[in-house]
Amino acid sequence: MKKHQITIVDIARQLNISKSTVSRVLTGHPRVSEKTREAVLKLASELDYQRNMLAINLMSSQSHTIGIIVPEFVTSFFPMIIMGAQEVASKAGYNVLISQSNESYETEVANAKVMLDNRVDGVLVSLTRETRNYDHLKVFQRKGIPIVFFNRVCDDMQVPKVVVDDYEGAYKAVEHLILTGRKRIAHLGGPTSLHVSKKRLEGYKDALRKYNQPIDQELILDYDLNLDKVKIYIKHLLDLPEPPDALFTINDPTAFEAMLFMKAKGVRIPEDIAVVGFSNNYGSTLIEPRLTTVAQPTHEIGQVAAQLLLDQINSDASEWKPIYKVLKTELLVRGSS
Amino acid sequence: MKKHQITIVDIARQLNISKSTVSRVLTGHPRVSEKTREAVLKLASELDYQRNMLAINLMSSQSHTIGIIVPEFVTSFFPMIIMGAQEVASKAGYNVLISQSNESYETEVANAKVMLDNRVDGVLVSLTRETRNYDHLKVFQRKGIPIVFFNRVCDDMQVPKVVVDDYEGAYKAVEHLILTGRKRIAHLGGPTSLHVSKKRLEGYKDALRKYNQPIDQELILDYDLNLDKVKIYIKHLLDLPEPPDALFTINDPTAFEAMLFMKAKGVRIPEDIAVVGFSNNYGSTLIEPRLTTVAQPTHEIGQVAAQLLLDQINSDASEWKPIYKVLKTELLVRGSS
DNA sequence: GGTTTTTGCGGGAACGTTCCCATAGAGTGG
DNA sequence: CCACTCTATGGGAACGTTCCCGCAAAAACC
Repeated sequence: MKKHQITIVDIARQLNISKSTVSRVLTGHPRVSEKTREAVLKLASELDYQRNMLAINLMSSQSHTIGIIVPEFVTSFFPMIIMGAQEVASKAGYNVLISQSNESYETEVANAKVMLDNRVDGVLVSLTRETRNYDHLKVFQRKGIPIVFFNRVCDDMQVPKVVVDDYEGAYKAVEHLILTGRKRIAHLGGPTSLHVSKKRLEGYKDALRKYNQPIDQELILDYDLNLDKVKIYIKHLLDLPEPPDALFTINDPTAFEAMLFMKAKGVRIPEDIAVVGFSNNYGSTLIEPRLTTVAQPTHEIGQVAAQLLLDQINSDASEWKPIYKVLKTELLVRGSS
Repeated sequence: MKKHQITIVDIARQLNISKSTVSRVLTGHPRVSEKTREAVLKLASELDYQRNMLAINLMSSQSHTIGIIVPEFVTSFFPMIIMGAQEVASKAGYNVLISQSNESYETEVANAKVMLDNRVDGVLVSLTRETRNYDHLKVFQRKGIPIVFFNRVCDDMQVPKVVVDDYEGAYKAVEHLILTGRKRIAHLGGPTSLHVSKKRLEGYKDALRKYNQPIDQELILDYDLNLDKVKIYIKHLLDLPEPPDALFTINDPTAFEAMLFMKAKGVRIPEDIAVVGFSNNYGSTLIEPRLTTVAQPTHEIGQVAAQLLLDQINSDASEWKPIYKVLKTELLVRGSS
């Protein structure tokens, strides 16, 4: 079923030398004569020798792989982060094992197990919207496998985390709406279990306070990020006796749904209602009007998270520090506000 | 740096039995007494034993991993395919090693090497737009590692391929434009090196022929899929003495760029010019007017490709057949036409 | 009750590397 | 020329499993 693959033993036998010597040549060990080095290299390339990472991994007790667990990767947000992480990881000789939890806690648990089975050298995690229990992730800590959270982080664990300044991003977004004359700014937020939801809500509230605008609980909704439900919430908001004149959503896809629904209803954007999203997803410049949004440095998030992980992998567990990296956001003002 | 992980030897020692017996219990071998089975299972769970796939992989000379090489994964197209493939693979106990070639031939070659090093059990490939030489992929064949192409396939290799009926999809798209009264239908196609580009161009031409419309070379352009260049081609088309009244593009992102540019120029869609894309990417319902497009069953492509790969992995090389799977497309008529 | 079959378990090779230790021969110094 | 160092190489354990083989004890058979 599988062809025999060339090994260093094959090379050693053909040259009548020991596999140790072949190994030395192939790993660049200095203590080997020029003559044998050349002979080995020549034969290796002739036979199309390919080192067997399965053996190297077992021998070194390292998989040379880092795992990434993300909630999804069809919207552009996580793929961009993954790209950044992959860049850093590849450069350091690590592979990346990507798995999607599909926003399901159970899948996340299963994915974590796969990562453990495969002895990943470290793992990058962004939680599902429904994860409340972290036992499956604490296992990594217990086993001495570095873990770094990004975007959707776990407050319960003392490990490095990479986030953007959600508070400030939300603050700037709402401030912008206030300064452009909006009086009733609604917020369609994410599940309160998520750290990002809380922070963005705080930023929203503080901006209102700062500018002496009332905080109207009626205008603050949170939902489970199931996009199908957006319509319901928007309809509710529009049907209020005093409907909002601005909407700040937890993320861009939510804003898209809201805009599509409102446009279908004949609500004019931004005249009747201004909309601001979060993350600058792919599509925010496609929709009309173009969506004002708080851009996240996705690529950088991935890079930084991967770097923090590699730093841990290459250092003693005793030196691990729960670094909390907060990256800047940027408000991109476009047509929707 | 790394904590000691529990092995079957640890368990064996503690229970005063041999590692063979522990192994038998853990792999579900029938020939083991109920008493010892329970004891082993109990201790294993107490010690939080996790099987070491690195060892299993080496032992079995299988990585239990399949590789996927895609040109990119920020637009939704490839992620959807990957999801489908991952589903099938996980169900069969395989991991998925994803790598992006970033449309770069050299990166594709490097990725292929990583896959070989890691002894993937099989590989799923969609070529870059610039791949002309296939030596790095023929290596897989030579080494007896199954390979399946999807979407952007390689005509040079006799291996299974999964594509959609690009010809028919294009035909239907253009037919639709003709039947809605368009007289001058332009085609902004992809690089002629790609199989899909050729097929879609054929479909375009045949539809015109079928309805006795002239094939005007002036209206047929091909480009390298670098989206920044779309403006240039569209400008060229609009500046023609007799500009087109319809545009059929190689894919949706191209259509998006074209629409944004034309809308900025004051060209009305679909009144002045109708637009039809290909693939039904994320965003096609966001842009206004909503884009008419030829939908591809992305999820299914991934599933089918992965299944074909698994079939090969689990059969003798002598039985491998270069199955050519052609999936159906569906024309989604929306506002842009 | 002796022979055969079945059951439960242990020993050890194997997977393909790396790495430590040993050793022969060449080179160096006084 | 002898003791020493250095260089190039070989031998073999180790990584954590699985799997084949063998063997003793228990079970089944006539």
